[in-house]
Amino acid sequence: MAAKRGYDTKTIDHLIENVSENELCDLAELFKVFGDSTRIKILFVLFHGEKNVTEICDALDMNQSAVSHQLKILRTSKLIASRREGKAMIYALADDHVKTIIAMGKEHIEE
Amino acid sequence: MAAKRGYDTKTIDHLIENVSENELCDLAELFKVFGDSTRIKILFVLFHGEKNVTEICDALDMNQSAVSHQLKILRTSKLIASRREGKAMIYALADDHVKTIIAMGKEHIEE
DNA sequence: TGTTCATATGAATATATTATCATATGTTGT
DNA sequence: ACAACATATGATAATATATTCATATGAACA
Repeated sequence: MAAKRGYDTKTIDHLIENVSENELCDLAELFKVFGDSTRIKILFVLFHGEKNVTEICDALDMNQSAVSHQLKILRTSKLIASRREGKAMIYALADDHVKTIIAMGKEHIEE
Repeated sequence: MAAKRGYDTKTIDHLIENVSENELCDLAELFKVFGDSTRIKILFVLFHGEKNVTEICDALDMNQSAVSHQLKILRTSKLIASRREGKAMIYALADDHVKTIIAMGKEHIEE
C-alpha cells in the first residue's frame, strides 16, 4: 500500500536496521505523543494553518490550561513550533513528518 | 522530506481532510499502541521474520506473561497476526504499514 | 504603575497502563 | 488419562498520564 505510492521499500528496510535499544525507546516516546486524542486534535487543527492558543481552545472546546499542557508536550517533541505575536503565542506544525505519520496511521485504520 | 521519497503530498492532504472526532480518537488509539517500548521492541523483532512467543521473550529478555499481554494489544490493533503451530503460537507483522509508520517516526527523530 | 488580556506552570486528583504473580487453557506424546 | 511444554488470562500493585484549579509570567496600553 505504501509501495503503491512510491515509498521506497529499500529505504524503509534500511531505516529500521541496526536500531539500538535507546533509539527504540525514543521511537516509543515519539509515538506516545501521537497517542492522545487531545494532541491529535491539536495537530489536526494546525493542519489548516497556524493558530494561537485561544483559537485552538475554541476549536477543541477545551480548557486553556489543558491545551497549554499538551502544547508543551508537542513542542518538546518538536512536532510543533511557536512564536510570539504581541500577547499571543502562535503555533504551527514543525514539519511535514507530522502529516505523513498521521496519514500512514489513517491508512492503516481504514482497512 | 517525505516528498523527497516520492510520497504524494496531495494524497496526504486528502487523507487528513474531513476527519471525524471518532476517527481522531481511533488514530490516537493506534499510535498509543506504538507508544510503548516493549511493543516497539516486539515489532522490531518481527521485522526479521515470524517468531514464536518464547523466541520473542528471549529476544527481549522479558517475562512471558508481560510479553503475551503486549502481544494481545498488538493483535487487537491488527498490527500483528498469529497462527498456531503445534504447541507454539507464531507471530508475524500484519502488513507493511507497520514498517512504514515506524520508518517515518525514525526519520523524524533523526533530525 | 496598574489593569487587562493571553499564555504558562505547579500541585493535586482521577484515570489508565504496565509488569508481576498465580493460574487457566490448549497441545503433544506416553 | 496424565505429564510436560507453550501460551493466555485475571487480579493486583506500582507507575505514568491527563485534566482541573489556582496562580504566575509576560505583553499591551491607559
